[in-house]
Amino acid sequence: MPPRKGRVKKEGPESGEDSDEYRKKRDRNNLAVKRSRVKSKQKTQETLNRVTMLRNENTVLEEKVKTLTKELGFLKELFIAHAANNVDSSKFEGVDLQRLLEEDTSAETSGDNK
Amino acid sequence: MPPRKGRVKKEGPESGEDSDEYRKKRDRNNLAVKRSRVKSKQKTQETLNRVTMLRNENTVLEEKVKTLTKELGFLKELFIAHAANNVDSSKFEGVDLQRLLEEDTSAETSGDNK
DNA sequence: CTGAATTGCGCAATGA
DNA sequence: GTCATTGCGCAATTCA
Repeated sequence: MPPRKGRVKKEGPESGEDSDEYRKKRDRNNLAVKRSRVKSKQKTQETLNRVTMLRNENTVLEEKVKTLTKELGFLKELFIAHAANNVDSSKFEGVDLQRLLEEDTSAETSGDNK
Repeated sequence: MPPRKGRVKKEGPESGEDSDEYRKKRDRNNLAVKRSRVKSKQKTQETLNRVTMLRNENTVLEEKVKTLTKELGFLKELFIAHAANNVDSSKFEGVDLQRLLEEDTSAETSGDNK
């Protein structure tokens, strides 16, 4: 029953002191509430800051990847060019390279390491 | 110093209405408040999700950088090794490389573009 | 000027 | 028993 009238008040001396400790209790709680709310807002703000930070880091990393990929591509081209001139020669580490060279100019998709 | 000691009662013939339109106005406002709070919470939740997403993207990117850097280092070593065997030969693009090769095995620190 | 949206605040129920 | 958290309504203020 979502939309209904708020009905939660009233009544007299139920489980409470008349107004001696009651007031004190209320005041204490009000303070607690205030504290709690301040804390809550701080947390929210921090989260927002976190988002900003992360977005920045992210941008930096993306640029890094871009640069590295570019360089890698460049070197690979050189390798290939060289290989074309010395197809027969095995002066290099060998054929395995050919594999690697064609593999990934844009970085692996999988994240397997080791 | 805005609030002294939360004290904002008040009374009197201010904005007229006794309790006819008053109640209606209150109810409307209460609904508005509810709406507003729901929206607020959604926004908060979204922000939290955003943090999670960004952290993931970030991790992926970091791994990518790591992998690429590693590969790049590998290729560069090969280059150097090869160069050692053919110091005199200029079959490659040339000396400019030497520069690049020593430059960055960990990606540029600066983020200047164009 | 009008009505909705937001915000600070206190109350009471409930959670630790 | 105490403090913390949360839903809720009131009233003031800000937005549209």
